[in-house]
Amino acid sequence: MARPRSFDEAAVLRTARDQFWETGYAGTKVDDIAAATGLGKGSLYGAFGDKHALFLRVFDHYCSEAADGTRRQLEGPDETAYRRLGDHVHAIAESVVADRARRGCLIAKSTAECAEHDEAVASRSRQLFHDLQQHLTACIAGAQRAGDIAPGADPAHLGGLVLAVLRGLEALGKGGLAPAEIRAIAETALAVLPKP
Amino acid sequence: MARPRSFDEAAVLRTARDQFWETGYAGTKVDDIAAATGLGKGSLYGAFGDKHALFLRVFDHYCSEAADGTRRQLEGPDETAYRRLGDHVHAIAESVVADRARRGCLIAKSTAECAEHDEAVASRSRQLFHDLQQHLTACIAGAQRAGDIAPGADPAHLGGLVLAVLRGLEALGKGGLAPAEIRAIAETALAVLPKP
DNA sequence: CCAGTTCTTGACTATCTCGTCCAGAACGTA
DNA sequence: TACGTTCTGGACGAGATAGTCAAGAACTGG
Repeated sequence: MARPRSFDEAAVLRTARDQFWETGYAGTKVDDIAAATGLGKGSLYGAFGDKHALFLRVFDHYCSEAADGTRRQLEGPDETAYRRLGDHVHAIAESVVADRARRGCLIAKSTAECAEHDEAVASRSRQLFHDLQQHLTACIAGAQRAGDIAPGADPAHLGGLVLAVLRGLEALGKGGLAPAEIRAIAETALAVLPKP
Repeated sequence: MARPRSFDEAAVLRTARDQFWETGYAGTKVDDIAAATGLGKGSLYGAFGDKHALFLRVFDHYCSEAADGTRRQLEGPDETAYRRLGDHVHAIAESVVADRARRGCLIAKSTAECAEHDEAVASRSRQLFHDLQQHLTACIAGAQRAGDIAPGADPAHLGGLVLAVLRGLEALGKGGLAPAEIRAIAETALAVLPKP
């Protein structure tokens, strides 16, 4: 038998995620991650490969969590679909407002920095946005069946619109828009969805 | 008298802008900018100060241009305000679609990377977003006076919503959403604005 | 308790990167 | 033309940075 690992892989990935989140991909040094996790660089390289592989591992996991969380918030019976949609939009707005350190969203930061040159990042974020739109669309379709949103509108288009608004809130929050404005935009977005 | 400059300051700033745009702040090396502009580092440092000062100069100018361009597209008589708003939204959508290299927007990239730690970047982007919302709000108010948008709605809220959608389109374009979806979202956003 | 395997630590290398500095060049003026 | 001033080009130094490596540690099956 071999010597067992002395660290918790998930915890190390969380710490690495926080580092990349705070300083971006190019701005993060492997030594910083080593110091933050307490691991030697040998262990880090042995367990995760190089900096890029580690980043991809972190990014992929974060995307999966984001998609799962959204799915859980949005899925359910048609009767409460409209309420779930509203809750979700409000939750995003509140998380943007609550982020006083303006850390923003790792996905937004990573795609902005890396998607152009890193196909792995680009395709993962493409997949994520597709999943998010699917979940929103399904929820909106449920709200339409329940009679809370006009049945004539294309739910996929409305889902795309809501997704754009949510990503926009994130961007504006990073840019420092006041909490009241963030909340007002979320309210307005919900208010303009066509009613039956 | 002293030796005159042998370079065009505006051209150098454009080249530096393209470098920061392509590789981000942390990812851009001063030597890259020197090579791209053909200047020696001595000239670069002498004319613009250090890397950070140069970046701020570039970023500030880009923000000013963005605000001016938006203002020019949106200002005008009430009678054509609604059309100008639609044209502007379509123009942004088309620019996102046309950006096949997925270079995205320098503002989005810079705020995502730097706003958290760099107060100068944060306050400049805050100012820009404020200006953009003002221009959108003024245009929407004009469309309301002309009877093209429901007069009851708060134009500032609608302006904020449109701004969020536009920023969201930019983010989703970076993430690789298909052109048809980008265009559909822009159409949907215009369609849900309340009519009289 | 020994052997074989994998893990850990941190020193080490090779390269990069920011910013400085200086010798010479290009001006206008006296 | 000689001079003072500013600009140019690139060599240089100090420190950072990604990734490697070797010596020893921890573990278990036999």
